Amino acid sequence: MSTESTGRGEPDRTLHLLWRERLGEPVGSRGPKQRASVDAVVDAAIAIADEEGIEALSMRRIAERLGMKPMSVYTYVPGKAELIDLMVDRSAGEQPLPEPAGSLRARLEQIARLTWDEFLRHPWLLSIDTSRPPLGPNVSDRWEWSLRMIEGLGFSDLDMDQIITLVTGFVAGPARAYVDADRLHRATDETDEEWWERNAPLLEQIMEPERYPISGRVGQAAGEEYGAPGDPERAFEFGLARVIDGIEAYIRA
Amino acid sequence: MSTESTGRGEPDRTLHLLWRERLGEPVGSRGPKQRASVDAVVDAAIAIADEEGIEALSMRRIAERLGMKPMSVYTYVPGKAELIDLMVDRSAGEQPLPEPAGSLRARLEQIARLTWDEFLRHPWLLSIDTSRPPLGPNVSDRWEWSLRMIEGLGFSDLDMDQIITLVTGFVAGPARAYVDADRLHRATDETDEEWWERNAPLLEQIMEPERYPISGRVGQAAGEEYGAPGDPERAFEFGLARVIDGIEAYIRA
DNA sequence: TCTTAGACCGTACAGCATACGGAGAATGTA
DNA sequence: TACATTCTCCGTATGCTGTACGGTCTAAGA
Repeated sequence: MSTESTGRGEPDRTLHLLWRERLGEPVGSRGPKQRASVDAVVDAAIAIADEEGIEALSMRRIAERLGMKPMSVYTYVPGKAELIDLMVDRSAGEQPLPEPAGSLRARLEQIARLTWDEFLRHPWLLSIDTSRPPLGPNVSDRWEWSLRMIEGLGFSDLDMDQIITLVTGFVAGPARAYVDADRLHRATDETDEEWWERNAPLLEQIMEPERYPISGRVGQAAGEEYGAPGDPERAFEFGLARVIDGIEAYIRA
Repeated sequence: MSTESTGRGEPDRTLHLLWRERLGEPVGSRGPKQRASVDAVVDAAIAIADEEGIEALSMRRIAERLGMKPMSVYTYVPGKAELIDLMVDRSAGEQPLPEPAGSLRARLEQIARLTWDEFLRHPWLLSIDTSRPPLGPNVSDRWEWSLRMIEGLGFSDLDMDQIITLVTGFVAGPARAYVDADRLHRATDETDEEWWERNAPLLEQIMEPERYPISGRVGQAAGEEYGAPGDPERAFEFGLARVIDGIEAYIRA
């Protein structure tokens, strides 16, 4: 039960795998025909992670899905760490990257919403340490696109880097809350409201109200408004607006 | 290799464990004396995670550290999921919670820096799904404290909730980058600069410069400034300033 | 003295990633 | 055509993981 993380394989090997399409396959294979492909393995892995969560992703499950035995998967991929790099890069390439909208605000929103959509599409991305994202073609294209979105608006090169990092990094917070709430009442056939009602009595008994006056008041306000402790979609919109306001203020200064 | 997550144990059992001190121990035990304690188990677990990373944390290693056999750990803790809840709550209780500073800006900075320090102290917190944080005493105290920091400054109850979520959530991004860079050149006896120099040739060969003009330019600027692709501490300061600017703009509107 | 709750733990099971080496297939070469 | 080479597929095995189950022994209460 440790944490998945990217960037743990041999850098050479991983880079060649990531860029395999643009580099051209090494052709001229001598042995028997391959029954699957790197892409098929990555597809199967993503399908499993999407459907059953990252904790259900194992080399055995992938093999099963491809109709092979576990060890055959290693013909296509050096190991699980590298496979996860491939999954991340693949995910980054699924969405079309639109042309920049007019205003800075609209452009930053494009970036944030693209990231938001990606997280909702592949919730397991939130459970992966992508601190050092794989330098694959799709991740790279996406990064270049993000920078181009705010190119020529008066930011220094260093600022551009930090702004994109800030905007995309912010998204993970509310996305995680969203995905988590979703998973919870999918798994338990219970809404947030019901969960809260079920657990509130015990909590009220344990947490003395006089020690938590503001939490109590704020929690009640949130509960009345959303029927839950928080509304991640709203938190996303609120946070995004604040972050962009802050960036606009910066550009004026 | 799945992901650690909080909130997966029986809620009742977990809540009682979390609040064990304020609830008072159930005393009157009949059998032999305990040789360890819940706190000792949590301490050992945190020590292992701090020193060797979350992936090295196993029930067997904890037992070893406490001089007991693996299964004895289960006398103190129902399972690993609950243990992680206890670790998270313990971590949230280590730092003194200072009185609010004068300005809104200074107060939000207090919150952000406290969170930042906590992540640097316990990097494994960044590798845990804390979407649904354990409702333990320390996490609760901390939440109440955060809300109190911005109480009476003109925000609605709902805004207060979202602002704290935004500020604390933002910190995880740069903290993850910081911790990751730290771990990397601790593990490899290699600075970011050296890593970059070693991998640059291969990357330059694979990534056609004409496809990534802005990334190339920005990367080079960052490299010249920091000798590395990014400076997480600076990203923290920059992002924090922008986020607070955004919140200040909001309060004026 | 006897009962009983509880601590400690031996054993076992199912699952994991993956190292190693072997069988057989398809190709290039002589 | 015969052989060497290379590569796919996979059987087996190792050493991890969390934890279920049930047994043994301790110490306190009746």
